[in-house]
Amino acid sequence: MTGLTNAQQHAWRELVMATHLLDEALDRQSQRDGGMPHAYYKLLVLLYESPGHGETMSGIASQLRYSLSRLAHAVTSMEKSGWLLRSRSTDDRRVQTVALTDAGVTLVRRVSPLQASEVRSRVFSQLTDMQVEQLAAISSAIVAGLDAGFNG
Amino acid sequence: MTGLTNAQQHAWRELVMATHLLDEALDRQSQRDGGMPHAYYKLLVLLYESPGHGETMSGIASQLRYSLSRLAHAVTSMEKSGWLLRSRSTDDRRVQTVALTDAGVTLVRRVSPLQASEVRSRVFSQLTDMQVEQLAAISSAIVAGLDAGFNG
DNA sequence: GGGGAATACTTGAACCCTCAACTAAGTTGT
DNA sequence: ACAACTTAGTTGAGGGTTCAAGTATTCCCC
Repeated sequence: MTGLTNAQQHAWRELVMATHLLDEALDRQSQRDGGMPHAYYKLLVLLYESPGHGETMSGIASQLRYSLSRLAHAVTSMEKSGWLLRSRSTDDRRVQTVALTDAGVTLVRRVSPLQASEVRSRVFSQLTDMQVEQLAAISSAIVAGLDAGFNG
Repeated sequence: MTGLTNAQQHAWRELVMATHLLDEALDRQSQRDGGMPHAYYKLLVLLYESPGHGETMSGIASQLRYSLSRLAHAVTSMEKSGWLLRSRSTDDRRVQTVALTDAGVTLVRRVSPLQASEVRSRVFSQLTDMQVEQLAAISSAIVAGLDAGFNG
């Protein structure tokens, strides 16, 4: 039995459209406010929030669910832009540690309130407090269903 | 006041991760089962469901919320692959009508049960019936908040 | 009915992501 | 201690999306 119920089909179409529009909106805003795609901005935020503003490539990849390849390209590009720096670990010389530069820290501090404000006005203003709770639970469940094979 | 409440911040992070994983899963599955990105597959489904299996470029773009540029590239690529055909309208010669080929119809009929089955097992199996209703309502609200400026 | 604006789409370049293949460094077994 | 394997990350090619600019056709209206 492969079909979806009517209710599921309806929810699915709304979800796919919401996902599509959300992705677009996130990229457009990150591009406008930070000059980069949202995937890059998320990396900056992760580094910003990490103790010492530094993480290894693999650590970043597993937390953000990015492929190492994607991450390597991203880091190369952002290093050229001056937002972060690679440095090779001394005790395991395969490992790269990535850390924000001062410019990167400044960028996150400038952009994050803009992001938050837009998220508030475009997303959360549409939802009741109860729906926010529901959204968190549903999103977690979806992540759980799609994230099999990860344990980071 | 630009900040988010703790509950909103939590919901937001879960939502962004769910969106990311969902996008990836959709693309991977469409690539595996149909040899194309999910955005292309959605276009085939739209055509499949349209009366006469045909739509204009602008009609497609507004229903799927794709830019005309993106759509033109997609249609060019899929026309080369043989899934659909362009044909210029005779009464307004700016307008292109896009229609599925027989191969395109066959492809949709082959792939869509695979998609449905995976959606069921990876997404809806994680959700209660009540959460499915909630998800539909929340997704609609998010679409409404992000979709300002469209009325297709 | 002719010139300007609007509509419908196309194109090319730049950039991002994926996939597959690769390098380099550490680990394991014997 | 050496080969085989695993881990960590990089690289290049190919394809998709965006953005800006361009073409062709129709509409408007004086």
